[in-house]
Amino acid sequence: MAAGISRPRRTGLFFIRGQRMFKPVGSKANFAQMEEATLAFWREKNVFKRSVEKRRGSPRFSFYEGPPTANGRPGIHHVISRVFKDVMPRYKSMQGYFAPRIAGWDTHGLPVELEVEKQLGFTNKTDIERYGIARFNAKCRESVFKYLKEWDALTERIGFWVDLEHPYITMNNTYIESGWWILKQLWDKGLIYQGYRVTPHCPRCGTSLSSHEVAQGYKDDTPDPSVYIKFRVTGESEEKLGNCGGRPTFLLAWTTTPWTLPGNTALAVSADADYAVVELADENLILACARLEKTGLGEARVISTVKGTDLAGLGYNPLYNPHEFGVERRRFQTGGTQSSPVLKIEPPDLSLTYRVIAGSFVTMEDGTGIVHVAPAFGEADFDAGRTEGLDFVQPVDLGGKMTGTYSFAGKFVKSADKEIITDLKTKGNLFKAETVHHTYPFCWRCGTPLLYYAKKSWYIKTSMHKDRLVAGNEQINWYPEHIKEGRFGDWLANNVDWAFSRERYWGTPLPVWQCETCGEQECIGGLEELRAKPGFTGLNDPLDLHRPYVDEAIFNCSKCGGPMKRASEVIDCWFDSGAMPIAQWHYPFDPESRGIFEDGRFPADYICEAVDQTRGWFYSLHAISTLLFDRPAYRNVICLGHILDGQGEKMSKSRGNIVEPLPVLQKYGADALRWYLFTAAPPGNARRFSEQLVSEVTRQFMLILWNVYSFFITYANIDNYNPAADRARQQPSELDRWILAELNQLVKEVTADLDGYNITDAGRAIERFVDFLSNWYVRRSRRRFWKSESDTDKLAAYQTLYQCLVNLSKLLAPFMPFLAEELYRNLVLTAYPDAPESVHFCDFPKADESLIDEKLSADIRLAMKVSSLGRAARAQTGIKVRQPLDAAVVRVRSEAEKTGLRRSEDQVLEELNVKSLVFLTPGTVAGPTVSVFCEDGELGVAVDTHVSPELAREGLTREIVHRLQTMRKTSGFEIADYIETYFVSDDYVKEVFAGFADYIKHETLSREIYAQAPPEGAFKEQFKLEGHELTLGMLKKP
RNA sequence: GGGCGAUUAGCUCAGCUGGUUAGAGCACAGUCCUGAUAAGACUGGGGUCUGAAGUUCGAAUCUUCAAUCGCCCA
Repeated sequence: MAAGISRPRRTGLFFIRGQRMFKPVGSKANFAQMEEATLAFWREKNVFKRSVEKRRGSPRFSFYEGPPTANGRPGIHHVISRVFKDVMPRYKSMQGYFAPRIAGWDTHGLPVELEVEKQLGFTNKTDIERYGIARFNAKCRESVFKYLKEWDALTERIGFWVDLEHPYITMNNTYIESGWWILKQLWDKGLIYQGYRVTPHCPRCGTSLSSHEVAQGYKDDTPDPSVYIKFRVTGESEEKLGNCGGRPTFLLAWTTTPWTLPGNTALAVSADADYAVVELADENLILACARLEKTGLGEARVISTVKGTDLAGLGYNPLYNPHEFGVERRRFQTGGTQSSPVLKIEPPDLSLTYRVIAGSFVTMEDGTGIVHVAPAFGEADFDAGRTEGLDFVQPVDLGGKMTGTYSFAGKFVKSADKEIITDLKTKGNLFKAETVHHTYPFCWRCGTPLLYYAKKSWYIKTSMHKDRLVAGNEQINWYPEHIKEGRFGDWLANNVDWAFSRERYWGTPLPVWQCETCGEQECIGGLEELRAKPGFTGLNDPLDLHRPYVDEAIFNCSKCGGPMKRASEVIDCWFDSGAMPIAQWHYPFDPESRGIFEDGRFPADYICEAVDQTRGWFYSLHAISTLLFDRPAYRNVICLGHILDGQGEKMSKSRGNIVEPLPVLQKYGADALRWYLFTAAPPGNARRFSEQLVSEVTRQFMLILWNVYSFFITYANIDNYNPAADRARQQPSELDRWILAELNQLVKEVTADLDGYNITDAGRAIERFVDFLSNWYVRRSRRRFWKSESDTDKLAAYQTLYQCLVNLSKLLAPFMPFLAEELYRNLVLTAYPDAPESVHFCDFPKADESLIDEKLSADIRLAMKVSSLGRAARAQTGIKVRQPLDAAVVRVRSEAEKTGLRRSEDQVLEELNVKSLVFLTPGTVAGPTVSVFCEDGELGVAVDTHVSPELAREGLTREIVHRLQTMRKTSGFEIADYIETYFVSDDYVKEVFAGFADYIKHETLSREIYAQAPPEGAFKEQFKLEGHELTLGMLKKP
């Protein structure tokens, strides 16, 4: 490399000839850095708010934000839902809709409480009560916004436009009051009741767990006792059975929870199954025939076989008569409903017997075919208790300790197991005790084994309106579609009442007051209503509707004048979030809120969350809305799959495989991450997060687009192209018409996809277009921009490419809001200062269908295909593409194809560097020097390999130009710099230089070509081309 | 244990109203092109379309069963 030539820095890129139109743009881009500048612009100019306000007065597009809890760090899975949320309102806003979107924060619930408990080192509810509910809740209040700053920062950084300054917050008094109003409505409709129900209960946290909490805590391979218990059949019943041979007869049942045995009040058999009475040494056992083998009684002598129906009604003696051990016995009363069973205390009876019932829940899968029924502990047991009018015995308290006077009283249930087994062995009721490993639920936070426990809880009678819930779902558009009839539909079809109370502290307080004297209950639907109650006291300033302050609110009973005190429970936080369609407006208290049905605020046009919300927010929204207004709360849902780590494993803190969003954003930028999330996988599927694919977005999509853009800017500035001045529409070339056809086809497609909430396909369509634009349109148009004369064809090319880029920026705006803004502002705002200041203020492009030309698209696609085959043919000959050849021989499949190819013949000729296309029709023979055909089905292309001396000289010329261009580039000359060229070589090369001087000058911007050694200071290189030694040199010559 | 979904090249995904020889991108190797390009072109290696059975003239595609993974629920 020659010394002495100063090498300009790459940043001072462009030759400036007169006034340039556009901000110069390099071919390299740091997107992450550019995005920061765009963010600053948005902030400074208040772009989000203005983009919304601009459309005020238009029909509303209503989006609901499912509120996250800010007491945990935001992760990559939050990014995916937030960007999918973002696209639709941006799109609709550009289509002219008024689309305000409001942030929300979920602030209540067990997760918050447990975080604080952990912080304070608490292990149970007593600790909290001792510490004081007021102080505890104050800590909760502090904790819920622990990571608010991170959430806000991430939200802004990823370009999720949502109003973070005026979010709805579920712990606000106004929000709580709306929740109360909802409950009062349901109360008045008779949809709220307090009932017994078997619920998963954490004895440490002292509360029921919601189903989704339980789901998080299942542990496989948990060891538990597996015990076979003998229940003595009463003498009377033995007679009924007959054929007992005078031996005592026992029913054999199986359980993995011995601690529930004191609560046994029935045994269940399967009506249709066969049961065997088998004879052992000094007793008889009854069990299902199908279970003999597995129970180890396969060899035992079967005395007789009976049907399950024959066993039903037999009496047996209790293992533990509750009255002997100081435990109450209740009984299910007839007349109780499924939703509110009635349990009445029974008088002590020391000669109590229980009976065998038939139950459909009895299977032959495990155990003995005889099921131990304890209505206090299992759902099926409880239902059986209700339908059969069984006794109900509860020998365990809410802390999980055995009550009564049993020898194992006071023990935690799991520790009591062993003693119960020993006790039963002593009493002669144990047949066999082993250990099994199975799946068992534990509290997801504290790890305590959960107990299924029948207890009083507050319910919303959702099952009463099951048909309405199902009918409402019919009106909802689900994406992916299968959720509608599948997961969500099934869930609705099997709807059970919503257990919505929690025996906890930090939550919306249940607005039910109960008279201490007469038990009268009243639901309060608002603050004014409460304060207006006779004898009301409590609720000081500043107002806080949380516990313990709300618990101090007391008034007089309307029935007996006694003191009405609030029931102690708080409400499931899923109820809070499900109430947001109205609670965020403080409906109906705030007068402004009352128009939500008329002005489009309700229902939502669009919501988007991950699939775990089918029983969470999707459900709570739907349930509340259906019960209140008999209509769905949302019209369209995108239900996202979960995001997994690179190995397909669930991300979790304990595994340490969490992907932190910020480093990814800093490295690649938000647009790349967004685009990856939109296009890499269908949104409904679980997906593996791949940083590599994010970087691929940069390289394969963004940089290609960027370079088309930078190409345009470079030449537009050189030519001083001004789109605003060049108003006159030029005659577009075939190539122009083609890309415009593709552009309009794209607009049509993207619009249709987005209208159908299909973000992924819309994005993929844009990708295809950018590939066409770069790798065919620009590639084939380069020469049109490069030529020095400014003719109309050049102008048409500028107009076309400009139009493509401007429309692309608008199409991209909802997906890649940053890059779109960057493109738009330089392309449009510099030329049209009066244009909207941001791409996000623009209207979304509308397809001009008259420009769509499917025939043309097909023809170009054929030209691409033929070029591709031709390149393959050339490659096989080993003659480099730079060497021109006489002909490409094309074997077409039809006359129509031939005509189509003729249209874009010039493109193919240039692409293959051949002088002519020869079409092979039946009968014609390819010339003697034609290469083999490269084929795609019937379509085939070959090239004439004969290189005449003429062609060889031309080839050498092309080679020289190429070398000169490369030298210009490596020596750091600007694109439009003029040079003087020097060369030293033999006569043949001299002849070539002379013959093609004009061409070489034109291509390399050489003012003169000197057949002499380059002077001192010139940039020079030596080559050997086709066997000819050649020294080239150049000097800048302005 | 039940429900929903997924399973196609080493990786990420198309294709799935049944129809020639299953595609793309990335990654890998070689060659080529290029004064927009970190890009592109061509060639190549790489697939029992998770498995089995069935329906059919014909199955990646439809049916059944099974396996694995994820989610939801017990």
